Amino acid sequence: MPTIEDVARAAGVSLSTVSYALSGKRRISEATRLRVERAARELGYRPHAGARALASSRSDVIALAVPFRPGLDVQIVMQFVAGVVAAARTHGRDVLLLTADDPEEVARVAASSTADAVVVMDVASDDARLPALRALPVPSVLIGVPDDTRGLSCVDLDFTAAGRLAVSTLAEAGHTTIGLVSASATRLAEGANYAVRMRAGALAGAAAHGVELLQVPSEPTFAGGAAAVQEAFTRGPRPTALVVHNEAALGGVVSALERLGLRVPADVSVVAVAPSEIAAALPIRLTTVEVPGQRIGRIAVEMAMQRMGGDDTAETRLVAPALLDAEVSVARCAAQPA
Amino acid sequence: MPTIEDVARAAGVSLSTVSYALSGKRRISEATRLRVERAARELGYRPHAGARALASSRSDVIALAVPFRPGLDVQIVMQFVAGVVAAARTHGRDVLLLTADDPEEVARVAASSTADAVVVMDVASDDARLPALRALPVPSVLIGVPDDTRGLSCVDLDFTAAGRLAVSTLAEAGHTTIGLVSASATRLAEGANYAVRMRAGALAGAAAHGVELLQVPSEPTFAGGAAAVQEAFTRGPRPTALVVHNEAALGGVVSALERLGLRVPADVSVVAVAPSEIAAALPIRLTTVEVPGQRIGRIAVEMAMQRMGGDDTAETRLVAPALLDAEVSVARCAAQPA
DNA sequence: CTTCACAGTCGAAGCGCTTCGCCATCCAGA
DNA sequence: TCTGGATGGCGAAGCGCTTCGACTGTGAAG
Repeated sequence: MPTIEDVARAAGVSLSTVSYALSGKRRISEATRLRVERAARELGYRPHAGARALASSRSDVIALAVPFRPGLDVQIVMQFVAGVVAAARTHGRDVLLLTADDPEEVARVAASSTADAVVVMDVASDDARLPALRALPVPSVLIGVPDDTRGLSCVDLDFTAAGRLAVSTLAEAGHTTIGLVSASATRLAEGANYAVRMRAGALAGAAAHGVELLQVPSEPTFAGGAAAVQEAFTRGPRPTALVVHNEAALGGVVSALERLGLRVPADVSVVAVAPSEIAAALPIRLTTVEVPGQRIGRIAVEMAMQRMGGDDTAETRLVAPALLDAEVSVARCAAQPA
Repeated sequence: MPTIEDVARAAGVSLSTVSYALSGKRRISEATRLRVERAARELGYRPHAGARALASSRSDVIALAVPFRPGLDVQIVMQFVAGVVAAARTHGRDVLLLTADDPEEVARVAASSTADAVVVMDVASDDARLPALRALPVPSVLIGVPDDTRGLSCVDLDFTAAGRLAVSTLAEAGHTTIGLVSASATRLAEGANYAVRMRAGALAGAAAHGVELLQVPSEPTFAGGAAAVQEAFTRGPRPTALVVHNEAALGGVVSALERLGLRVPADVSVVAVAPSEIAAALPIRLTTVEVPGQRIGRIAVEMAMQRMGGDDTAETRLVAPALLDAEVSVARCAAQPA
């Protein structure tokens, strides 16, 4: 492998000149710079990442901690990952993937200068990793908002607003009894804060519009979604609309509605809260409150870059929800009978 | 951050002794070693990754190239990724995630000593990245088997055997007309070699048993699977069994069968070729030829480790397929009418 | 009592890069 | 002609680690 010295020799300049010419950190005459660049190109020179990291104390690597827990929704996670990697590359950073659900791993890559920032996914309200993250010698950005955000940078969809938006959309179309197919009771209890916040927003929206909200937790599976529909339409007051915030159950919900002979939106209105890609893969098109995974991943990286740049004010950013395909699966039904 | 020098001072030994004590590369007396380890622990010492990489010319990082192409089956990919990351960690390696479908990226991390091995996923028969991979200054392992494997290490499920196994299982249960719900025609044409090999195996199995194989390509979506079922059961000879090698369409297939009033396995037998996790998430249990993503990912890392260890013989490993839940969704029907 | 092997430790030379301070030029202004 | 600020480039000092050769003391062998 050619080193910077080979380039210097080929270009007839000193080591430091090559470094400055390639990094642009000092003025180098046009002519010299071109000569250096040409030599580098012809030799196929690539700076040794380790040497550079050692000398500059920056690794240009961002660690991404994605705990591969059972029950994790892979589809969603990949959206975030894709956003993170893409954004990192536009900043010339590589992404190191950590999958162990162990703060020690994150501490290791941070303390060994393997990575100079950390993005942590799937953060729970009361996440066990929080103390470790606060103690990190490098900036971190959490995707998800824990209860106590002191000293931590966080970003997520504004799920509260998303819940409110979903319910409002339906309420304004005239629905008065709305079912919320949410995460499983277990997940809710575990403090999966997105689910909790979503529910709070939905409840607030229901209260504001004076409509009834039926909570129907669902397992994150096809069968779970089907069972949730079964439950929603056979027990207690019958909803005329559904908000589904459970990507893995979405397919089951749609399929079960069809099996019950319920047409969307004629017989029942449905609003999905999901990444648009997942909604698009369904057999029917649904009105969707988008969970913009890629965008959030991208923002997480931007926030990390900012903090690497010296701005050490922790900040929580909540991305405003947007409605896709509005009206596609939401029917007006002001006079709908119970 | 404490350096090796701090540890040496705290333990009252020289720099090199610390290095040897912690790495075990030379004999160090028990007493000294314990003293060093204690000092390191108490100081919270972590070797600087860059410095180590520079001095030892090993980064202890494995690059994983996963082209995030549209239409990629995220579920499957994650299986492989999980296997790669887990195996890498057991070898003390971290994983750098590359998602650009560009050999330049791989070349960059290899040439800059950012990674000292590369695992490349989703390799096509005639993959454009092949020349670049052959020219890499570090070992590479491909997941997937291109047409020309010269000089390349490859690993994958033995899809030919898998196809044969799926068809044989059904043929031996008495089926004589079998539908193969495969990847889309586009994918097949693109040279998605797993699909091609699978089909070849299935055809071979059909020929060997003297049964008829109906090919039904399907888009990798729920709707695609449903459409494929529709096509299989309304056009031409009616199959009594289905082999489904299209994970994303699997849900649609099952749902469509149900809608047509076809019971599994009473009316139609079904064998899925899919990761067990995906099969398990379906509303019904299916006989499954497992695509052991995690295992293959793990093997890829083992192969990379081996080549890093100096063994530079390229090798192609095909993992034998296994049948899960045999008989669950395959009915005997030797006397089934056409 | 020397000699020798060997276990255990140390010193120092890099690994390839960044970056700081400094030195030449060169030209404008006095 | 001299001064002084740009401008462009150079030299050298590290960054923190690994690793090679060499050194020391110890006990066994001669």
